Amino acid sequence: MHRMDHLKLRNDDETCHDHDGLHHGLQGIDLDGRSRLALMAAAKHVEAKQPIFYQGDAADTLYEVLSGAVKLYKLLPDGRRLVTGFFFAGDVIGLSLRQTYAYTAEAITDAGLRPISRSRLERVMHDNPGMAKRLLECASDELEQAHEQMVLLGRKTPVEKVCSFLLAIARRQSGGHDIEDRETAGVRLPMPRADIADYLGLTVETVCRVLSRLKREGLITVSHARDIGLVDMDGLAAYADGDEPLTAAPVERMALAG
Amino acid sequence: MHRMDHLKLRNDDETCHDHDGLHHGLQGIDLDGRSRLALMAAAKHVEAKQPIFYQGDAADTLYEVLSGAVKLYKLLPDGRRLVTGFFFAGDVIGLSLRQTYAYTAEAITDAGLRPISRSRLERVMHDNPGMAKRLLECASDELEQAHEQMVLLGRKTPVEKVCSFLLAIARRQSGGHDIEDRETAGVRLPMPRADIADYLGLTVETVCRVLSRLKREGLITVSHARDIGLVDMDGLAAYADGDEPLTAAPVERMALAG
DNA sequence: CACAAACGTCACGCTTTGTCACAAAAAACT
DNA sequence: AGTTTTTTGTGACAAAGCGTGACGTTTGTG
Repeated sequence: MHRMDHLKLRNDDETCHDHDGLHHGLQGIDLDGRSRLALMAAAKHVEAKQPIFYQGDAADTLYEVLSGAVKLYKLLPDGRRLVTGFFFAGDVIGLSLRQTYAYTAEAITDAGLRPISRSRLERVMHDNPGMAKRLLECASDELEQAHEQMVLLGRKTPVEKVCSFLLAIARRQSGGHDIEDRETAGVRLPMPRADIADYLGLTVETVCRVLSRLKREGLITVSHARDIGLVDMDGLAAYADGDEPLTAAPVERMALAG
Repeated sequence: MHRMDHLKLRNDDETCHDHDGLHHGLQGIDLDGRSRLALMAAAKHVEAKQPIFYQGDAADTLYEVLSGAVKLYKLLPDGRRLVTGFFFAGDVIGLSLRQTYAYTAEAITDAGLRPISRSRLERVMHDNPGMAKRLLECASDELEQAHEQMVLLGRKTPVEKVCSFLLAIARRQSGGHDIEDRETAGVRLPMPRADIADYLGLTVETVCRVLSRLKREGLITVSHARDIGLVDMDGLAAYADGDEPLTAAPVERMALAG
């Protein structure tokens, strides 16, 4: 389903053994015409900030994202929110064998979606072992994403979180391959700071502060708040996984601070 | 920095909705004798604290946990650790379509494991649509589990985390059904505090402090550190999801404490 | 039985991050 | 254009939770 959103780990070539490399959507599976037809449905359009489905709704449909950006989130009774992922063209959302969705899906920008009936999908799955396997691959990928995000949420510092996020988005937007240019890579963030904060387990203020700091330190440039230039990819990468090139000089920091 | 991924499956709590009830292990799937045989293998025994496989190892085998307790964890370069899950009898670990494990698996107590060759599993999967679907269900369950844990890690307070954890373990140990007795339910924690801390994104001290507090407030009893009595399930549940019945009365606490 | 080695708990500063408050900038609307 | 609303950015402040270190307890072992 998706290798969507979030922290996308590098896609080592070797990992693509039996998959066919990047699997976007559910296309490209060897289905007979009948099965293929059964899955087709008219594309649906959702406007920015509009819900696609709510947590608790009957989970009878999957959606393949054709264009735009979508976010998934869960709410706590008192309103606290955690965004579980961001999804873009080629991703599939709503894959679940449960009866109801465990989260709410909402369009960030205007988005095109292709609905896929779950009951039909299950029928197709029964006839095509390949389909079931593909879905399993997708779920597997998503699970790894989730685990990586758990590490981020549970053990990373705000700076590490933000850097990881920027790199993951950059990777996602560059199509999954490693970023070629060592030069500045531009990243477009379709979502507001609040969503980023809820995705990283931080407050909006902290996200802003970290971004300001990264800008100040020359790792990124920020033109329009949602257009970020990744100037020093290596520096960001170093930050993202815990090596702290800058925090590594606490003495200077204290000297300056004090 | 690349983890690969995987899926482990686990059947926790109320996960079993539209599925065929609790799915323990991979037994109970309608397989022909040949397929079933292909999956059989001699049970393996692993001693407490011994690794089952390491992050990065070739992921060629799944393991069904027959007895004991197992933990999975991921490490950051600097040693920070996040435990992604605890697994008990009936759970399956190492399910992944990737080539290498994305985390390390380690026995907490002595554990019995049934290895399942992945290549064989894939072959069986190809012949039995049911098997693929079952695995997909497992992955799906696990994914939901992961999402829930993401909420916990990203948005819950230490108290909420610990209470959620205690309740989840209790649910798991009581077989997945809701706990009947409104009376004290005993929970056995096979893992040390450090594992709990790394599972909840806290430090050992914080876990201890919270447990002490819960004990002081009469919500739990602690006899042998790893044997916890859940005295007030409702209170714990209230805590677990954000309502803070006690923090709401900080005055009394102080009075009692002082 | 005594010792060692984990493991668990507690107390004390202190850094970090969330909270609150407000300004600036964009975007949306008339 | 002008006005309102949303989003974003900063600063001051304080509390939550962490790190450290000491101590008590259990477990395992000779």
